Amino acid sequence: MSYESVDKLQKALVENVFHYAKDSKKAAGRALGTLVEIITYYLLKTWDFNNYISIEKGLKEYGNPEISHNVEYSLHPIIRSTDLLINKTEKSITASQILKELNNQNFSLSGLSRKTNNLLSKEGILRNACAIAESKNSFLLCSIKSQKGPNIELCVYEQNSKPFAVFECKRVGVEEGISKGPQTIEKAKQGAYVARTASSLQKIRTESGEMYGIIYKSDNTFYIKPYTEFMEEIIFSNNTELLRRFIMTIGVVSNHGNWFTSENQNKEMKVLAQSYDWLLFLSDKGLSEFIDKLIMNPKRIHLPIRDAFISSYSEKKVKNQFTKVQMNLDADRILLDYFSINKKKIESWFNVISPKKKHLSELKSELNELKNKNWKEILK
DNA sequence: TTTAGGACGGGTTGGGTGAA
DNA sequence: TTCACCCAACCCGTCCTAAA
Repeated sequence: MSYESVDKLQKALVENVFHYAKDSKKAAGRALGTLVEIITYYLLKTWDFNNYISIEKGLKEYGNPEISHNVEYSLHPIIRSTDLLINKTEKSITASQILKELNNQNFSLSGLSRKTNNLLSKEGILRNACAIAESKNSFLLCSIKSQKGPNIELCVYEQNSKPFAVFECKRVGVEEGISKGPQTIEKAKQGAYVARTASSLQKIRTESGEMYGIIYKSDNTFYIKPYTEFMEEIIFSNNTELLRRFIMTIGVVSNHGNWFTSENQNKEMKVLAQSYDWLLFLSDKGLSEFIDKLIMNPKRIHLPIRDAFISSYSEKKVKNQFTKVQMNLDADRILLDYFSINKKKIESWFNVISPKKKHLSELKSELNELKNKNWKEILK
């Protein structure tokens, strides 16, 4: 079974899952937003960016550090990393346990202040991008690498707090009985503002409407060049002056008919398309397929995903275990398998709105290019 | 009449603090 | 160490009003 639009799908969720909520449509809408975030996150994991991701960290504006904005996902250079083996018990895996074990292994923790997050709760809920400590210029995070019999293999990695890319996921739904959607673009403006204040590569328009990029060097001289070409030049260069404070911004939006048709982009979409470096569009087909195959009508092997979703969105839920941060451990493993087996198909769920004529595979290779820069040298 | 904008309810996570 | 609690920031959907 498939749904011809996300709007229909939302109605189905209202009837089947969110009937208990005071405002069931609203609750279903929020959940759809969460799913867009989860799909984006697990695509990034499947692209091998797991250890580069932080979630909801404050990003300072370029040249204006007194204002910062929490961004959904940011990708950071890794300063150092190590693997750890710990005993699997019934209890939770806490930050302090991991830090103690690191200390035993002479992993220097100087300058780092501890956090109190649990990597794994005793209920079996995993914390994605789990921060266990932080310093002035870095985050120390931990993830589960594998489970080997009685032991769990962890990976601990320190990220430089200056990211090289940021992701934001957004969604706007259609109001009942109205064909054009919400009468506000505040959300788009908020996203656009953050996208345009994060990076050293700033956007300016010419009189004739072309988009140019300007970037200042540390001696306050600058370059101005046509935007998209300039961005590519920066990404594929080894010029410290260009890369130092450059942050690629990526927006991910999902369709609700009102936002977008191929000929007629809505104002919100136009604002976002010219503000993010990349604007991706998660299609109705993609979102529907994810919900149909993994939540509404899952095969037996995918059942833990449905279970985690349903238990997170019911009247008597104890704790959410289906968000970008909190994820049921079994659901996490099955999602990773599903994404890795169906990688090609899932990538086809995303359309590239901007830059025009570019393909998702180029985003992936640009992110890889940035990931593999010699950041130690660039950021010193 | 249509569209833009303001306000707000009900959610989420992050992060800090202090008591148990 | 753990937990409850609070605030900040952000998100989604809805309703109302003012401007075009």
